[in-house]
Amino acid sequence: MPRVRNHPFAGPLTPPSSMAVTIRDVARASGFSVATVSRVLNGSGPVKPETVRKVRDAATRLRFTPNVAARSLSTSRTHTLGVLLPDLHGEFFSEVIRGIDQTAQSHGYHVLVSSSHNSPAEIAAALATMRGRVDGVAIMSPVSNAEALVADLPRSIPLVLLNCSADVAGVDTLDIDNHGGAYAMTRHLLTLGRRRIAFVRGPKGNADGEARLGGYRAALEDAGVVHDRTLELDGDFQELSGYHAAKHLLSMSPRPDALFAANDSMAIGAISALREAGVRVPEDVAVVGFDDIPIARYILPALSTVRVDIAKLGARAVKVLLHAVGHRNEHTRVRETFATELVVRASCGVEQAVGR
Amino acid sequence: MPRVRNHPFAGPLTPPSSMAVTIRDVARASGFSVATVSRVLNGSGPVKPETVRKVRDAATRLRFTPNVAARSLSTSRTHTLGVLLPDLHGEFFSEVIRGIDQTAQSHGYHVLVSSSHNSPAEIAAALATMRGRVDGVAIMSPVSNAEALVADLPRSIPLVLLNCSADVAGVDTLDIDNHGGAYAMTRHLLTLGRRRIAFVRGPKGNADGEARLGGYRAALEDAGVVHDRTLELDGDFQELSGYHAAKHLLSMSPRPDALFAANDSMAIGAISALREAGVRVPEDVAVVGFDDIPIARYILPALSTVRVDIAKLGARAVKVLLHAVGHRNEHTRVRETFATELVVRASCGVEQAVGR
DNA sequence: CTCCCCCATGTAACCGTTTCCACTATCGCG
DNA sequence: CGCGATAGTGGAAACGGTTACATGGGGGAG
Repeated sequence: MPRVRNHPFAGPLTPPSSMAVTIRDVARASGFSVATVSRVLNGSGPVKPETVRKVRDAATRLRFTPNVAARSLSTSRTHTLGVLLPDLHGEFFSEVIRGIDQTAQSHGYHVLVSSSHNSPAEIAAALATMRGRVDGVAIMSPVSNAEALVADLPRSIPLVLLNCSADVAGVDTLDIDNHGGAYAMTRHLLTLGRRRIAFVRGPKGNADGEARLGGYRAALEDAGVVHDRTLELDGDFQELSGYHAAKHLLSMSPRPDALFAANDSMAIGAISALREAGVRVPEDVAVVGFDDIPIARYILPALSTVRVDIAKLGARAVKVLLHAVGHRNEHTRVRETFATELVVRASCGVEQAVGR
Repeated sequence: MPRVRNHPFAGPLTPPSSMAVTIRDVARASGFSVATVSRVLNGSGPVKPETVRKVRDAATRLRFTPNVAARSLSTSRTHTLGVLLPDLHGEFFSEVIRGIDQTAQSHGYHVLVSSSHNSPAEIAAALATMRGRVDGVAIMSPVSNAEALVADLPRSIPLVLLNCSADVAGVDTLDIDNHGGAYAMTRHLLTLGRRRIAFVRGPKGNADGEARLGGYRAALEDAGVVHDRTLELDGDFQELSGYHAAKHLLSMSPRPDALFAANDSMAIGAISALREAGVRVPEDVAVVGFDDIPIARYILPALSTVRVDIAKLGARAVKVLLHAVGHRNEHTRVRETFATELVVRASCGVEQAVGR
C-alpha cells in the first residue's frame, strides 16, 4: 500500500516506529546522498574514510536495516537457497537440513525448506513457487528415474540433485555410494559364513533402496551364491515394515540366517519381531542395516550398519550451489559420490563367527 | 543491476529467456493495462469475465510468474514464515518442521528455517537477519528463562514461542504439558510399586527438561515419598548421557528400582547400559522415557513413555502466526498448553507388577 | 429527461534499493 | 601550464509489482 508520503523526520529522534527507517533517512542524517550511503554499506566504489565513518554512524544510530525486498528487486539476488525434500524419516531429514543450514548460515545465506514432495510433478510445482525467492535449489528426490524429473525443470536457476543417482547433463549431482556400501556389507556377512541372506527393500521406486538392493545382489553374484528372489522382502523404510518382513522371514524354510535391511529403522523393527518370536540375534539370524542412525549403537544387540555422512552431503550441496550462483550458473557441472563406511557391531554376528 | 532497457518483444514468440516476462508484457499481450492485469491475477477489484479470460490466457501463454521481490516491496508481505530452532535431536526436529511446513504450504506460505541457536543472543541475531524476509517467526528456545529472551525481541513482527514455558505478555506461546506428563508417568511407576525412582535430567537450563523434572518431583512429594536428590542424575538428551547415567545408577546402594529419563533417547541409552551389566529391565530396574519417538515401541523391552504430538504443535504454531499476520499483529494473544499422553508398554514393568 | 452511482478500466505514484552517468576537484606528468 | 586520469560524490533511472485516483459509460430512480 503506497500512498503514505515519506516521513521527513530530521532530528536525531527515534523514528516513528510505525514505519521503518530507509536508506534515505540515513542519507539525510549523515548529510550525503543515497548513492554514497549505498556505496558505504556495500563496500562498493571509492569513498573517503571520513565519509564511511559518518555514514556508518548515522546508520547504526538510526538502527537502519536494508529492506531485502527492495534490494533483491534491484539486484535479483535473494541470498536464500531452497531445499526440496521428500517425505523422509527422522534422522535423515534433520541431518541433511542441519548440514545445509549451517553451511548456508556461515556464508550469509538463508534456507527455504519445502518437504514432503514425492513425485516429479510435486517437485516441479514446489520449484515454481520458489521461483524468485531463492538463488538456487537443492533437490532430494526419492524417485529412481530422476532423468524424467530433471527433464522439465527450468535450467535458468542453479540446481543440485542430492542422492538421485541420476546421470543428467547440465545439473550438479551429489550421490551416496549406496551400491558400494551394500556390496561391502553383504560381502561382510558372507565372510562371516552367512549364506541365506534376506533383504528388506526400500519403498517402491526409491533410488536409495534400489541402489542398495543392487549392491546386495552384486555381492551375492560375485561370491557365486545362487540368489533366491523370494529372499527379497518388501519394505518402506519404516520400522513397522521391518517388523513385518521379519515375521514373514520366520515362516520361510529353510530359514535365512541373515537379514539385511535397506535402512536402520527397518532393521530395528526386524530385530524386535525376531526376538519377540524367541529367535536369537545374531546367533540364529544376523541383522544389519544402513545409515548408522544414532540409536543404532544403543539397541541390543548393537546394530552393524553402513555409515552415511548425511550432514556432510548437505554441506557440500550448499557449496556447490554457491559456486554455481557465483558463476551465474555457467560453471562446469559437478558429479560426486560420497563414500560410505562399514560399521561392524554385534548384530552381524562377528563374535559368533569365530566359533563357527 | 538496472540499466537494461525493457525488452519490447511483441509477437507471440517465446521471450528471450535471458529476461523474465513481467506484468507489463502480459498487459501488452492481452491489450489491457497493468492495473487490470494485476487485478485479474489477484482477484481484487471488479473485472469483466471476458477480460479475466483474456488476461489469464496471455499470462499462461507467456508463462508469467510474478516477481516476488517486487510484490513484497509493494505490499510488505513476504508470504514466508521463519522458524528458529535450537540444536535439537533428530525426531523432534523433523517432526516440528514437518508440522510447520505442511500447514504453511497449505496456506500458500513458505518456511525459512534457521537452526542451532542456543542462546538468546543468537536468537536475536538470527531474528535480525530474518527481518523483512518473513511475515512472522516461530521460535523454539531451549533456555528456561524465556522472559529475558523475549525482552529484547522486536515486537513489530508476529512471534510465537514454542515450548518455552515463558509467561510473557504480548507474545503468543504454545507449550507442551511437560510437568503433567512427567507427573503422570511418575505416579504410574509409584502405582506399580516402584519406590526408589531415579531421574535423568535434560541439559542444564533446558526448559523441557526442567519442567519434566518438576513433574517428577511433584508426584513424589504428593505421594509422600521422601525424595533423595542424589537420585537426580545429569544428562543432555543424548543417548550416551543416558548410558552413563545408568552406569552410575548401578553403583548406588540401595539400587533404585526405576529410572525415568527426561527423553526417550536417554532411556534407550540407559537400557543399553543396564542390560550390558546383566541387569534385567524391567524386572530389576524399570526404565521409562518421554517423547514417544518412533523407535520407542521397537526396542526391547518396548519403551513406556509420554507421547507428545510435536507435529501438531508445529501446525498450530503456523495457524497462530497466520492469524497474527492477518490482524496485523493486533490480536488477543494466545497461550495454550498441549496435553501429553501416557504410553504404557513393557519397560515400566506393568506385567511384573501384577505378580508383586 | 436529468442526475447520480457504480462498474470497468487506465494513469501514474510509490515501495527502497542499486548503479549508471555526470560532474568537480585533485594530482601526476610531460 | 595544459591535459588526461582518477577519486569522491550526487542525480536519477530502473527493478516489477500494487493501488489511489481519475475517467467514461450505462442504467435506475425521480
